[in-house]
Amino acid sequence: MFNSCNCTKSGCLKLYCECFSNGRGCSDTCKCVNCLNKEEFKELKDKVVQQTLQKNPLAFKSKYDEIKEVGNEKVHNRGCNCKKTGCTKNYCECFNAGIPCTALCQCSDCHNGDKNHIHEEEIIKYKKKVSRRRRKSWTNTAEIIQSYFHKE
DNA sequence: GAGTTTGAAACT
DNA sequence: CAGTTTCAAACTC
Repeated sequence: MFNSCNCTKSGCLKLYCECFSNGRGCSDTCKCVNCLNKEEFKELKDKVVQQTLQKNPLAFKSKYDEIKEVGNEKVHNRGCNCKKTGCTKNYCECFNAGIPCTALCQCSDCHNGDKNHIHEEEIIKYKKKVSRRRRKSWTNTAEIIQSYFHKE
């Protein structure tokens, strides 16, 4: 069961695109516009994938990996930041995945309960492993795409 | 289906 | 780092 996307502005080369985010190319079930997430643009895609990985080495790994260190619990490995929904709607990645929020989350008024189910110290320890790398001077994705089409 | 809301991802 | 913008999905009507 593959989900498809409806991207219009990202060229399907940003993590906004579910296909790209899942490490897949877009298919004919997608309704995306100006899609660059296809085999014919593989060269470009590889560059963007590499840049995306530089920013976040876990970008294409499951966000819902089991964390062995905290007892085989499924955990959203980055946590959500919901402010308005109390983590009770599918806008919340944790709720959407059927996973309780944890201490990794920065959500307010969370109703996606059980933050204490997993020991907070254990989660915090894990957080260091999943936190983003320090930003250096990344080339913007837009610039990578641009230079691909203006290569000289 | 069109318009709104939401928060991840991108960016500054 | 915090704040802001962009984006496509979730949602509402």
